Amino acid sequence: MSEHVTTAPKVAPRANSDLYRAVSSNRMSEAIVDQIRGLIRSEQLRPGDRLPSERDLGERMGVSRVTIREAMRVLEASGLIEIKVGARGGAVVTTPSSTKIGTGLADLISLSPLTASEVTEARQVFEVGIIPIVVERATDDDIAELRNMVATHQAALRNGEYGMAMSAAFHVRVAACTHNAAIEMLVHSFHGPLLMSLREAQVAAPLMGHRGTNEHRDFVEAVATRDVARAEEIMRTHLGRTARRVARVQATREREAKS
Amino acid sequence: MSEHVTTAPKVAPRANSDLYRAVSSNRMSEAIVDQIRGLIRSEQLRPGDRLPSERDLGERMGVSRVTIREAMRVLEASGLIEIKVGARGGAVVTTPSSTKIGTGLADLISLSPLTASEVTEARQVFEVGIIPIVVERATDDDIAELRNMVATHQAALRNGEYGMAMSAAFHVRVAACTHNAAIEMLVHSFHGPLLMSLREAQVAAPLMGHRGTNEHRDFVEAVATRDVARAEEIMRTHLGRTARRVARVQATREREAKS
DNA sequence: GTGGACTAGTGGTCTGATATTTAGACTCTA
DNA sequence: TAGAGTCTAAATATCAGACCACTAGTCCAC
Repeated sequence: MSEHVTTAPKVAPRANSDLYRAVSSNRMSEAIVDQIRGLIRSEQLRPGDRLPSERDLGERMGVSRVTIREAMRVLEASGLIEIKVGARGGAVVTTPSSTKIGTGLADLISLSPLTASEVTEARQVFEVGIIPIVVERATDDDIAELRNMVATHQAALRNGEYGMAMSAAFHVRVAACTHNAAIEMLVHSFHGPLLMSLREAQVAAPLMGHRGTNEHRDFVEAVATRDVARAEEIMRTHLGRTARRVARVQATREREAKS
Repeated sequence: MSEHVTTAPKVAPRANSDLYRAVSSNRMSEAIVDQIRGLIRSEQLRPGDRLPSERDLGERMGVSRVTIREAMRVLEASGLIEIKVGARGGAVVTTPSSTKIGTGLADLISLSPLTASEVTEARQVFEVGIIPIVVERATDDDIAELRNMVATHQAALRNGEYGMAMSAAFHVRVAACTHNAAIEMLVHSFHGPLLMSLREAQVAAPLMGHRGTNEHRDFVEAVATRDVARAEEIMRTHLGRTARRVARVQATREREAKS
């Protein structure tokens, strides 16, 4: 709570205090991680570049191989490099992709103490908020693909193959209509942990399939006619139902957990 | 692009294909990471619990200490454990905090191939979108603290101490008024990479300080009077100006890069 | 009481070795 | 000559055992 800038107005400006993350940690390996991360961030190392071998790095930096290895583990865990074994193997700087970042983000979220309701609400805000942009920027190709998607999903629904994943794919595709990678990535990552928390909910509400896909269809048509208000309205009720379902499942779980 | 479900409608549903992340990597250390991560996820290890010492773990799992250490590095890097040295030190499962996750998330974003404009637009959508929730749920305490914050910032401005960090703190505090950890976390993480890309922009437009803090003040009053429309309007223009500034800086940079 | 030395436990690092994997060169045969 | 098989070198993965630095307690002398 006492983390806000305002709580200590008179002292020297602590303003950007959280820019400097705990530097302590006089760990060699950490210093190496920072150094290499800096090289990547400043683009002196570019995606696809190979790092020297562990032995080589160790010699150059004056540390043992073990230390280098620990640094490599950290860099690998944060998705900055990939490591292959064998001849011509070694660490290469990864080509960052939004989907990769999205999954990393989803990992973080799924391990977080957030409740499903909270994530759902955030998702609602965001997915409804982007609709003006979606309507404005959706190309004919975008709309064609969305229509195609809806048709496929409705067919799948009749075969009993419609699932949360398809619904998620639809929402991500809608986000892609903004042609903004950041937005697409965020929506994408929302649907990772949500899938997990909704898997059971689907069983409890199988009707959602029909209503859901119909709403998807109506939504696409609203976008096609550039009707922002209608598109927003549809999406709002669509997501609202999801939110209620999540809340219900969550409540049930908590009741069970208590007993 | 060919990653959407619809592109391969007839084959067996690859739908949830990205739920199973590349399992390969027959690395001992990776197996250990998975095991411990599983223990944490299934709550057999709870925040605050201490893991056995490295030597101990090594014995129990039949691997050497180096291997354990690499696993620890990975777990530490993904924010699951914290490691202290010295007597009674060791690895403890971290109490996950949204701010910690937020910074991790910000790290991810800042290393991503997203442009500042994209992130800014996403931020705009989100921060404007939450306003109805903010207005609805802001408590008297919330509003009092926001007012206090604005006063402090205006004082700082007069002393020439007002910076991006303070502005960021304000926006995060506004998000906190939703009393939704997911939303607060997202906004918080938005302001990490944005700070970096805006540092220069501030120099170019020093006037922003006065207008910015005045808008902050007006915004708080709009929330206090539960005037959603006005609050949205203020925030929209406030963020719109930021967006334009980011775009301008970005354009300048690209022009420089070309020469 | 209180400050300071002592101690045991823990992570951090080093050394030097073996095992395993893999790309590429090389060889042998049909 | 083409293709299959083999060999080799380079790289990571892992091990075992050692030593250092740090830290929370404990205990003792003043």
